[in-house]
Amino acid sequence: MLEGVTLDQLRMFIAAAETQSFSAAGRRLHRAQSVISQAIANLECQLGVTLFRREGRYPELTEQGKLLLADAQTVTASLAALKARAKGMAEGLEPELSVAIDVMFPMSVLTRAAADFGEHFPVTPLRLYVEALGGVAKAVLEQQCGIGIMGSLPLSSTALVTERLLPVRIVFVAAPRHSLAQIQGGVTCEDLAQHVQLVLTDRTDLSKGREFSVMSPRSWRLADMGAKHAFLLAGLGWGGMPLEMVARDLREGALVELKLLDAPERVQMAMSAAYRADAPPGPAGRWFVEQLKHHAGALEAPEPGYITAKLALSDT
Amino acid sequence: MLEGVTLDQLRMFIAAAETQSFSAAGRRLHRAQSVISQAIANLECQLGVTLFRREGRYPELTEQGKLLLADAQTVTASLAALKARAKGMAEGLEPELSVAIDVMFPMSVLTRAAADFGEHFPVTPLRLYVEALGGVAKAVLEQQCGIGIMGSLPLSSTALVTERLLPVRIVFVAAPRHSLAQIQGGVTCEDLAQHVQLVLTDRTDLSKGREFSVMSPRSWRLADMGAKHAFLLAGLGWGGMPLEMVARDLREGALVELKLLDAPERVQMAMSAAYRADAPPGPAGRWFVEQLKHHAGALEAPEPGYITAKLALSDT
DNA sequence: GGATACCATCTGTTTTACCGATAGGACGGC
DNA sequence: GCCGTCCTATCGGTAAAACAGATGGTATCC
Repeated sequence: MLEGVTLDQLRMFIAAAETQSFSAAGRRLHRAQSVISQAIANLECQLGVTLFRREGRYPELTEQGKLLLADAQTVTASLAALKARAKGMAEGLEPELSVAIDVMFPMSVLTRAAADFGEHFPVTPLRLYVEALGGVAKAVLEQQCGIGIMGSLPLSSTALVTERLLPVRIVFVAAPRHSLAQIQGGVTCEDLAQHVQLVLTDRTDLSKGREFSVMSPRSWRLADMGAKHAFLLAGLGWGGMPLEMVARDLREGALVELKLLDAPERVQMAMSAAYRADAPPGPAGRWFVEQLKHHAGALEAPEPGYITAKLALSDT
Repeated sequence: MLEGVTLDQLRMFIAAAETQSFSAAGRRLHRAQSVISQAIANLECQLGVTLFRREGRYPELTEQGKLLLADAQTVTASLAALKARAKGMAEGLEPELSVAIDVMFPMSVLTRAAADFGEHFPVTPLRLYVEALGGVAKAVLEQQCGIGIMGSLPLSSTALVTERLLPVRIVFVAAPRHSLAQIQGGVTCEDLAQHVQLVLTDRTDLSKGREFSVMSPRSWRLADMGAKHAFLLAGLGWGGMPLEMVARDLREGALVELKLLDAPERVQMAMSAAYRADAPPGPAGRWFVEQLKHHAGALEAPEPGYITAKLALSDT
């Protein structure tokens, strides 16, 4: 039936686009080359759009094909999420929930979701691991944690399913007595390069090249957010921080926000929940992710103020 | 093939869930009842989850079925968006672009997108109609405008495809000399009910029951946002307004925000781009919607201040 | 109790997906 | 320029899936 666009068709389209070859797409998907050729032709007929230009040996995506490729990836991703959710349900409640959290994730959202989780799943132990950068993805990929809460990774990984939670505002700050804070009217790249940039890092390979914009040749790398925070307060350098984390410092004048003349006005990092595609969360993990989304939605901008919630933690 | 979940299957699932009947779903989709029955059974087998409980005459969604229904709707919506985009491409560039805009949509986003549109499509005339509430949907449904920018409608319409743009912050305000503004510590429902609530409305049937929360039996309905704004400034009542629109009044003390004790802290309305499923936008409209998304993304919170941009308007 | 409407199952038919074979062409090396 | 290799499009045959109609069993309403 012509209306019966299938996930398989879209998957063949995506594979052909990525390999730039129908034969290679067939090998990747364990299908005959003619299956790919006919599936793409059918899809083009159903959509009324030419997706590939066939003029040489290898097919090339048309402009329209390039635009629709992103849509196809969205559809397959959303169907993969549906299947992942179904799989989680089919496998029953998990014995415990382990979550790795990026240190930049707003604690106010996390604490609310965790408090709700404790009430809703009183017998399911919750384990929270706070990691930096690639440490979160590593924990999920190595199945130490079922769910990771992290920013986007440069590698386009098909092993992980991600669900967007919220953007985190990043502000560039320094201590008020820092030289950069004395400059009127905003600081330039040249100004920044003269001073030490405090950069958060970790020890995994996954975040190589992923450290926040390193704008100064003089940079100190710190593997602990608390340490970076302390260095900033001590006036030892400048750097980018999640707004929520330094909102109180900004309000009390312990830190000041630097106005960067050569950078976009607003910098933010999208935070997502991620899990392995072949090990989707069970009902408890599913519920927790939805709770994070719920509280993230209620938090339009990172709100200042320190919020305390008793975590439903337990050890084996 | 078991992996071959199709849009048709999901559409049958959705139709069965909405009608609560396999027979009715078959009638709606012009299919035999047995086709629906087998398709649902196949889908349940593929997902490993029971979607319907069959104990009486009519099937009932299970809890898992209810959760997965939303996912199925997401998948079909994203595939519908893909098809709509493809259809727009197949039909070539449109001669002009008519857009109906909800009055609550932030002008700063609209003006930036319109300015960019004028540069990118210099020969395509742009027509902008500012409407309230149901007026936008009506213009799109009756094909007076190809695209509508509006808040969500209560009716779940399959005739319209929607793409989310941004949330609009709503604040409850009154003039500083209004009695409500004198109350210390926040106002209660009882307080509100004592005073006139100014409510934006329009003349279509589509927004019946859709007016913003009417919390006072004493309410004045105004079909023009400018008039409502003026009434608020004049101290004639209280009401909800988009934050961006009254940010300057709040800053200058012409209006004050009311702290409602019995309402959620943050009220916002999701604004979306909408178009008829059977008349998707062409490349120009497609581009404009993406531009709105782009500028909406750059606007994390409705920003105060009046921004001027010369609209690329032209008349026939 | 009878009429009506529903769902699940079965059977036969139709349609689609798939694979292997093949023709034609692009491309690189000699 | 020729040859070998690899690609895509097409074709024919087969297998699998979708579909509709018939039927049985059951629930519901009057």
